[in-house]
Amino acid sequence: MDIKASVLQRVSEWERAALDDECRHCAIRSSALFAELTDEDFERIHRPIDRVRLAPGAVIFNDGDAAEALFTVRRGAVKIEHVLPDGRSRITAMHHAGDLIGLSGYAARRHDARAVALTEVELCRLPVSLLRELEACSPRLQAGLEAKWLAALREANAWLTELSVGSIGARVARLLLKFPADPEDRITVCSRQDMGAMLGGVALETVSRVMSRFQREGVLESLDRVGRVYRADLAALRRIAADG
Amino acid sequence: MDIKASVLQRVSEWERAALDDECRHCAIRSSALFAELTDEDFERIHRPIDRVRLAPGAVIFNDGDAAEALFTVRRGAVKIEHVLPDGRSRITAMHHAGDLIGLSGYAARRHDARAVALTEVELCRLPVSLLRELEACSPRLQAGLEAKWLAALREANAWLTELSVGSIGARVARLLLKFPADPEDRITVCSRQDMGAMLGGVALETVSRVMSRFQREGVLESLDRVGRVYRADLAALRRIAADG
DNA sequence: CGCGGCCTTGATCGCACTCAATTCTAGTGG
DNA sequence: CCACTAGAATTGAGTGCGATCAAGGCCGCG
Repeated sequence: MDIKASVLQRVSEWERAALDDECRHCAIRSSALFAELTDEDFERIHRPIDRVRLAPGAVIFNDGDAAEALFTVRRGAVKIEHVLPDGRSRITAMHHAGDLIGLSGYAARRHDARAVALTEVELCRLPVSLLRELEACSPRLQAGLEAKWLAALREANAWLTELSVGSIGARVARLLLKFPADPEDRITVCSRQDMGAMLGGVALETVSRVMSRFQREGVLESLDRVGRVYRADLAALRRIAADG
Repeated sequence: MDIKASVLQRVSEWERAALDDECRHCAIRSSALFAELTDEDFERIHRPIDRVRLAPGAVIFNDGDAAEALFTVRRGAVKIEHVLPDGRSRITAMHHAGDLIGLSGYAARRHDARAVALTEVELCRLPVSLLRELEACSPRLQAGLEAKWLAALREANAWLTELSVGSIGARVARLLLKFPADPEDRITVCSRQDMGAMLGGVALETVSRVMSRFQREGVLESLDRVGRVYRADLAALRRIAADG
């Protein structure tokens, strides 16, 4: 708890005032939960939406925490991890700009997984009480939530089918394609250990070997000296992802 | 389409008439979608809910089918399978009495997976149009649908964490615990091939070997001669499932 | 009785885990 | 500015687990 309080850095007051109206004109609104809301709906949001900025490694919520709020990712990447009784953990989802996190805590009253910032992250904090109010009187938000449920379920099934079966090479390729690429085909990945946890109990050395092989084969080109940023041959990755 | 039509055996007319009122007093209603509906809500269901009975192997819906209806499982078991581009397939869920299937097709307009009967099954057919009508004016059904979304997401995450990591022994034990056991600890499993697909690309021979080992160790006792029905030492299975 | 499907069991092989050593970077403090 | 440290990635060697190939058995069915 202390850890969370110390890490959550609320933006300053003057910045919050500006945000009040910004929600309407948010850059990621088209993909976020409030996509279809009308001006009438926005009238009902009296208080400004809190925006929080977190450092890499910060815990957004823990398994078992009371779900007081959901979060929309504005910038950066977030991992969702489930911890098994024996201590091993599996990462079951990764979220980027526009994604909603904590949805299962909205239906249950508690979160059922841990959310951790993978990079520096900026989030919008959506109190559950506010969402419940809005949902009761806005069919647009109902539709938005339904779409988010669908997206969450689709994503979970995609991880089951794409990241858990086939050769390690194909699975790593599919994982790499899940990191958002910029217009110049650059991708920023996470630690080898986290990549292994995303693939389901794969050793970090195995991931490292595959990444090295991809570089030898010209599929990846390292752009930094710590193995986190690459230029990717996306067509080649898709080919590798398809067979295996 | 022809296949489905030939396999779907609608119950006879007199039986349907009886079902009209039976929905209110359904044995599995407490766990099914209509759990919290009031008499007032039921008034809105003018037509009787179709009940269908299918043979093992029957396809309930296919990936890509227009989602005209969802189904509640009354009896038996159903598998949900996603097919990969290379032909391999992974089973991403298994449903039993009380479960709702096809939910993601309710939000999208098409089903995104294939549903196949594992045993002889009995289903209630819930037309999407009916659900949409009810959802618009019954907050109870909204809550019910939300609960079903949550259950589907939880289940998907459980498969990711429990069935995809750890030793084969532990994973098979966790899978066996997912089959419903009767009061005398008897479980009925599916084919070795399907069990392998549930565990994520595991060879059927490997599953067979683990099942044989469990019998040698006294964890399972075969009750038929085709390897489908067993008496299980559930405590031992839970122990094996925990460490691995 | 023969046939096909499914389960079982055996033998072999290769991929990925494990243990271990090395390199590189970023951060810290003298 | 440089030595030192901690964390992460890389690379190597050896091993074991599970995939693959193959053969045989059991059951239900025509």
